[in-house]
Amino acid sequence: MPDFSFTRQERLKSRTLLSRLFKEGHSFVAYPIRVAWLELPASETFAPVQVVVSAPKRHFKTAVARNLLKRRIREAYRLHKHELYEKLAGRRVALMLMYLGKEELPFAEIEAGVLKMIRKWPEQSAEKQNEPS
RNA sequence: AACACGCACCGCUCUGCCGCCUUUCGGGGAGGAAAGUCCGGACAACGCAGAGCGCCGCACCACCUAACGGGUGGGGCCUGUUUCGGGCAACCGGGGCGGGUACAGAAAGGGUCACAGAAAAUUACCGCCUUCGUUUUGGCGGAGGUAAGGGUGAAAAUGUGCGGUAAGAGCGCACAGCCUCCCGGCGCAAUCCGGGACGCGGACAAACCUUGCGGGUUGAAAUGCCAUGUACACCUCGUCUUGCCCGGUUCGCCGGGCGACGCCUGCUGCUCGCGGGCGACACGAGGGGGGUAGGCAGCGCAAACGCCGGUCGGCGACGAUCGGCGUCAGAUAAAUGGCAGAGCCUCCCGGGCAACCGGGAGCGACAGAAUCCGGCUUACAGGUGCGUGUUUUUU
RNA sequence: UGGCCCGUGGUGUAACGGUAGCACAGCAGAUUUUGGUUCUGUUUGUCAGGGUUCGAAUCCUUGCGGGCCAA
Repeated sequence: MPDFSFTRQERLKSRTLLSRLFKEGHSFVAYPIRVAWLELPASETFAPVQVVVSAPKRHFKTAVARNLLKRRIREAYRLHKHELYEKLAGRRVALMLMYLGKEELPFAEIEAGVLKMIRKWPEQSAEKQNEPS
């Protein structure tokens, strides 16, 4: 039975880390989600991945709609994060999941987006791994 | 029964699995609007000798409330409808049932009132009247009086009648209307009713203003503490005085106190006024720059509040009291969710006299706490109760 | 969270409470072989609702939208 919990240590809260993620991070799209990530040294974090989710006010004017989408993304991530952990093989990452769609999509489609993100991950991190540090 | 309106209330439920926040480890975990941020308070920091000016808000009366621009009751004004009375009619007056109302002062002062109109507030264009001059008896010109009549306009100098007059005029009188004041009566009061006196004054204060009342400023990114970290680096401005007293003295002066002068600064809008600091190689004030972007308290447990029921007072908002129950979210890139199933609701289709049955559709309205309360405003699928009105059916 | 400010054609901007202008753009026509330039004509607007007023872009109020400032 994989660990489905989602504790406070797994959330990205530091404002400094967030601005570094925006400035230095890599990104790709796994519709309906835009993914931004940044590899971190192990000393800076406790959890393998610190994640933050976001839904833009531009397309969803009420707080209710934004909260709902963020909850669905977070839920999909919670249920499949162990698959991402396997791909990472011990490295630490700061991760941002931004909702990209223009209307509210049901949970099943958002879950598919998260799975796509995990599928697309190895190529990106393999490249990174081959680079001499 | 259906529909419409008004008021009040509710505003999906349950089970399983996987999760989240909080916790005293038992448990607890979004709303009627949590929203808009339109008002009022609590709370906090700073300020507070005093006076004047300014600024902002409120504005019929009484009451409720911690307070309010909120609420309740009452009054005035405007308005719809109906009925009764008067009238040829237009319309006027009384009553019933509603609806609206930011409703102090225009008789303190200035200001504005487009176009039209003679005139928009000490009004003479036409007209009317008196008189003078001139002339060809019509007429023309001058001086003056006059607001009864006249087109206009949103608004025209209170209306009708009689008297009066050269013609007229509230110029006088009668009745009516309005304003201010006084007296009497119901009422706490606004106000209403009756009587009397002075008077006749267009509108606009949701433009300036006046009067009365209230308001210190800033707001949880307030504020206090801990940790981390950095730069008395930079710029601008000011100050190099002076009288008296005391002490010391190498007789040059030095130190201290009080005052004057100058500068800076505070009294968070300004002035007076009052206070604080400094006066020389350092000090003061201001600007600007750098660092931190973490945590704790504030933060929801109290002589308090809420809910339910009863009693009492009040027309009512509400208050007093008794009993029972409860402690009711505290996150911080920000918890309160996801999936599955069942029920409920609404709509559509089919069947049935009907209750209802079967199938399908609806990510099930508006919407997410951010210091906390009391209001206001705005959004809202559907449902429940009460009241009123209309229509149909039955008795 | 708290406070402050602003909404006028497609764009930028005017208008003591009294007929909503101006410039550019758009459209049509003229000039030109054509296009441009130039000239003439013309369409489109006071963010929305309510109130005060004879009359509202202007005053008041409620909502909507946008912007700014604060450890």
